[in-house]
Amino acid sequence: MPTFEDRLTITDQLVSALREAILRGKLEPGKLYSVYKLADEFGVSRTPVREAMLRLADAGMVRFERNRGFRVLRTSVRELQEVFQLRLLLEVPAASRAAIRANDSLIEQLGIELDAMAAAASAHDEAEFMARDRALHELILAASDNKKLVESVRSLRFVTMTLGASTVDRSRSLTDILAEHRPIIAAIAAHDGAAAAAEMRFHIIHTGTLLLNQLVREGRDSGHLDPDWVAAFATYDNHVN
Amino acid sequence: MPTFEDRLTITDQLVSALREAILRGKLEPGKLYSVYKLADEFGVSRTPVREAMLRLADAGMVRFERNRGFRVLRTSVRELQEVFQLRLLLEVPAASRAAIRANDSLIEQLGIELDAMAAAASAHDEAEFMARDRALHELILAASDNKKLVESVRSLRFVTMTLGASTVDRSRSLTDILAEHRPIIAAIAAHDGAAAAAEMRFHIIHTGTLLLNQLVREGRDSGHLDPDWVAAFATYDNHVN
DNA sequence: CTTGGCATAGTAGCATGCTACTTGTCAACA
DNA sequence: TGTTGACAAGTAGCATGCTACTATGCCAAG
Repeated sequence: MPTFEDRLTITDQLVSALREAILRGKLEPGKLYSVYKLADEFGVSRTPVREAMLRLADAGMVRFERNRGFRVLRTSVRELQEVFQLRLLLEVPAASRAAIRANDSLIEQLGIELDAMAAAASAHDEAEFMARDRALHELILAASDNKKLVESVRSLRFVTMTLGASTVDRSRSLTDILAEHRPIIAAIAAHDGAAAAAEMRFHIIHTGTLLLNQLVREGRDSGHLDPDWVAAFATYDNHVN
Repeated sequence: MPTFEDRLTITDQLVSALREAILRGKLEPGKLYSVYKLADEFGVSRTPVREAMLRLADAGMVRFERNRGFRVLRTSVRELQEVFQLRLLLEVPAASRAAIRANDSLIEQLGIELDAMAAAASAHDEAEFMARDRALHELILAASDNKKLVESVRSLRFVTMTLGASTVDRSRSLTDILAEHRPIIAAIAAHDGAAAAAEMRFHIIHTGTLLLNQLVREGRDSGHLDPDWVAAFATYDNHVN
């Protein structure tokens, strides 16, 4: 019997906990924190806290400053723009491929996730809704049978999640977002690759536009925003629609 | 005067050194190593070695095994296939965009890199050649003005580099590879996005096919190879050509 | 010759010690 | 008042100590 090779280390648990803390705003962007204090707070030694923060630093969520502490990084307009450009490049083809490869099992699972999203929307459970949203997108990505693709988008999403759930409420209702997902699922179920790509494209562009506009309104360095960010790779992937 | 915030930590230096050691085959895939011994070898303490290896573990190059050591991971056929699929999704549109955005400065730099590649090919300096190859691809990617795009492909490339320079020699000559790059650069210089995309697509597919076939010939788990890997997202991006 | 148990060596993971460095305070001084 | 400079507090980075665990080799029992 193979002993539990997969039992989580303290470091692993802290990665999740600290990332969650950042996403929930418990650790404020721009502020200096120290490994010492966090270790105290979590009741563990400094080592696992430091190792966890190093991984988050690798992911770009945080930056160590020698002999001063570490700073939670604020998501810039520029960065968000880059994330959505990459998501377009990855998720649109993935939607197309999901439509082509879709079997009954996938279609059923997509339906279940969609129902769960609807339920969460009705209950105004924003956290649950966003979790289901993520799950739905990952299901579509996973259909491509490319683990690195799934992992890439997952890490990209952490960046936008830093902006917080607050964003959603103000720009559009959960029901609106839900409605935007339906045609994607429908196209996949109909094995219509082109339609699935087009709908996914519309969805990501719409979401990105709303988030970017909000960040600019909030006065974040709008100087770096390319108003035409979405057209960046358009001459390439416009051919799809 | 701002004090050197950017002076490299021992950990940073070790990340480069250890990655290089893996790429050069100094650390053999599948074999168990220990932080203790490596720390001794490098004349530093265990901590920076461990932190560096954790970063490489994050990148998927090694895996820690509790109380046993860490293992350098062998690149699987499956993994390589995933890498080339992602590179197609990212680098083909990037080539197109580079062609559209290309200014005289970029075109000149591309020419310089191409000349450097030619010189390295003539001198049969394989290491230099591959370094220039990387630089050329990154130049094209950087033209998109998306740092995360550059970083994504860079990390994907580390995976294929594990296979070693040995691969190149057997499958095709440096001159052949060089020849494949010329039309890409030409298309970019001509501001022909569609052609640049098509040439980049051909180049990546060709390289990927050769590498995958070689791995299969070497007897690595060919069971997981989808002979049609390149067609995976074809229904999507075929529209480009 | 095979099997089983036990000692031994070696390891990751975690805790803690140490050092050079940065920053803020506050008193001495111009 | 404004400036300087010694001093104290706090930190990341690195070194080292400690523990529970795994693999392995050896030897005795069968």
